[in-house]
Amino acid sequence: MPQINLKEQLVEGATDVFHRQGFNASTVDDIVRAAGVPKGSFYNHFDSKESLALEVAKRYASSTPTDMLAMPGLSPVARVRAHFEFMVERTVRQGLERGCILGNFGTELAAQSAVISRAVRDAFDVWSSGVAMVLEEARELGEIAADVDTQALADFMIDSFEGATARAKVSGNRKPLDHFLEITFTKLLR
Amino acid sequence: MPQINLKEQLVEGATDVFHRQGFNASTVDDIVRAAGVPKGSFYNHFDSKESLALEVAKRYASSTPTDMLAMPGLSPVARVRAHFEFMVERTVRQGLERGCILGNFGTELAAQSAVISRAVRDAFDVWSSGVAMVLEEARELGEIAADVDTQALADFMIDSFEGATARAKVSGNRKPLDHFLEITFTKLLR
Amino acid sequence: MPQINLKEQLVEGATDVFHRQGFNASTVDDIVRAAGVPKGSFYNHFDSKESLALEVAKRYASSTPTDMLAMPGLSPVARVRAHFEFMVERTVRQGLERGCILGNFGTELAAQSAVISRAVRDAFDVWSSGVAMVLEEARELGEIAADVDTQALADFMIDSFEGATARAKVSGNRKPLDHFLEITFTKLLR
Amino acid sequence: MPQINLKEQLVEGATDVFHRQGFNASTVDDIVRAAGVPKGSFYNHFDSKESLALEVAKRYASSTPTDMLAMPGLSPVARVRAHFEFMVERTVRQGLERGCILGNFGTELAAQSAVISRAVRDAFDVWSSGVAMVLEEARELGEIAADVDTQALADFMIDSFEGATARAKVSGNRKPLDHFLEITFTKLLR
DNA sequence: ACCTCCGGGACCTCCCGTTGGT
DNA sequence: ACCAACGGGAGGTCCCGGAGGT
Repeated sequence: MPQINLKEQLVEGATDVFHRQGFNASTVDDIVRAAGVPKGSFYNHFDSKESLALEVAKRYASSTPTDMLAMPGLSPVARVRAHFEFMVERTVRQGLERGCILGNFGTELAAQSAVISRAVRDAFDVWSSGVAMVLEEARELGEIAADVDTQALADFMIDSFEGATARAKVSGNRKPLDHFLEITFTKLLR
Repeated sequence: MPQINLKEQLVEGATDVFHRQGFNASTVDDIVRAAGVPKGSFYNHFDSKESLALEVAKRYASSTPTDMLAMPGLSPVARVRAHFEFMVERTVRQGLERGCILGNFGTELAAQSAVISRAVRDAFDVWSSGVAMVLEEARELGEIAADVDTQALADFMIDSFEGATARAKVSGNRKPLDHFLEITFTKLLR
Repeated sequence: MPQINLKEQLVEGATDVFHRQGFNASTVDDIVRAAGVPKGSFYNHFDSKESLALEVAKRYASSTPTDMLAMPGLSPVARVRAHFEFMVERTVRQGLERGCILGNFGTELAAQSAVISRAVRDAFDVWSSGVAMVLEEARELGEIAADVDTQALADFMIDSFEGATARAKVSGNRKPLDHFLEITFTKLLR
Repeated sequence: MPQINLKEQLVEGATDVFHRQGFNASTVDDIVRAAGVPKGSFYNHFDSKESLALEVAKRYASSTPTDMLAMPGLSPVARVRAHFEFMVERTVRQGLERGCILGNFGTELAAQSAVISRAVRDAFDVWSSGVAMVLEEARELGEIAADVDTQALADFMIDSFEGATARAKVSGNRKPLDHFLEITFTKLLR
């Protein structure tokens, strides 16, 4: 009698393995081993390693917690700050050496998989829009300067966060992430 | 008598192939084909694909042009700006979809190759020190606030630049890089 | 549906190939061709050429027929003689130029494979113990002198047999084996 | 200005490497490194790895010290005994794990190199003739029984010695060689 | 004679995806 | 849906020997 849900296990195992090793360095065997499912079951649920990675990317994207951005009782900038502080903590908690799956996939697979690149791009765009919307609020409330391009600023913040995550990954320490927070919220957003 | 320098051709071919496809997705065959050298010659010059990648990383790192940082007649901040403007142009010129070899290797190989990770980390540290030194000048001249941690700021700028490069890579357009420049030099450094 | 048992075919093919050519001179291609299995299937059954060789060595060892040593109705010395006579005939029948897999592996792989060396050593020790036990019986029955070290004698007989096998292999004739029998059972054991 | 004798160094280096690793497991690179000569020089002196191995085998054969067999003042059997005692000591001194080059080559290369097999066979035959001659003396002097086939006995002794050497090699201890001496000279030759 | 650089070819290993029975 | 066994094809590595200048 089979497990509750083979597909679910596969996605979870793959998330872990891809997160740690990247796409090309992870074999289907690594994944099924991590998921605890037999090799042969893999292709009942996914057409290919790539389509599993796509699923992983999509879930990871939708698991990005944006609720802080809507937290009541906080000013817009405070909400953005809370959001990124949470993101930093999550990144640290998951293990610096893992980085961000989306960033990792984007960098590794840009030339290799159009569908994954597209998913990554879309995920960043959605995330960015969410942040931009709050920054727009901040602009309207006068919390930040009236002339800022809020979409550009949101993109910049996300890119900086991803850059800091990648740097933390190679460096093995969280300083880049702390600097990101410090500089963004004390120098950039006043 | 053989080519002028098979080893040199190998490094150049590999730089191109790794830059475009990443480490794991590049086969030794891809590399020797790009380099125009016979497969059998590969291991007369490098112990492994990894050691060739290490050489590529080191050369790429030392090819980062830092002369703008010392350009006479410009204020420190103007020199930093000229430097990053050049880096952006170079990145665009080389092809957005390639990104930065150092950033790419760092992200892809952090868990896979200690030697390459180390080289990448060192390269970023050296680069960052160079930028920090100029920012320190700026601080002493009062061009930027007296209380800034110039090393942290240099790191942040580099991480943001790398993040923007990665985003430009997946997105296929240079906007992230332009935003990086705009925001960094009009909002962050006054 | 596949063959009855690919793994079994592999072991049999490998036994034959290793027996004839030795370990290093046998390629995985030689083996799969002899076994009639596709190359790609090899590593579904064995981790490496070495682990296949280990399996071959173990099976060869346990295929050494020791039933003569317990044959009822014969004196202990007669049983030992029957045993070695059988071993000689088997060696001749299998083809002098093949020698003994255990001896071959021991000589070729002593410096190269600890696991195989160990298996070979153990196989000889087990074999020797079996022979020694019967010699001990002979000693107790007064069939051989009371002061002989039966374990040492058993070892000597096996080493001489292996030496004769190796000599027969290079020489291409069975004389060494016949002399082994003649001298051992008419001069040594009276 | 070159070394005294590149060829000589090659033979010496090769002897050492082949003795330790066998023929197939030794690469030409291993050999030139051990010999301290550049790779390209190899083929100025030998047509192939095989022809170098042949030279090694021939020298090793002629280096077998047979002077004990003619030592004045000792009875024939005592001379044979002195000879084998010396051989045992030499084998131990050179390192049990190396075995005897002749025996090693014979076992490993019987199916692979006719010329080396031939050299090995001849070497054993010459050696055996030498021993047989002394045993013949012993027979004529009544030191051993009149009815022994001295050639067969000499062969047997050599095969036993080689078998013991091979066993000592896998087992890592000299016991087989000591038993060979003990049993041969106290039980077999009275 | 010497030696640096080279290269055709193959070796062991492994990977992704399939097959076919349950 | 599940899964054990399978296999076509390639991947990285390395080896023996040669080419051609000194």
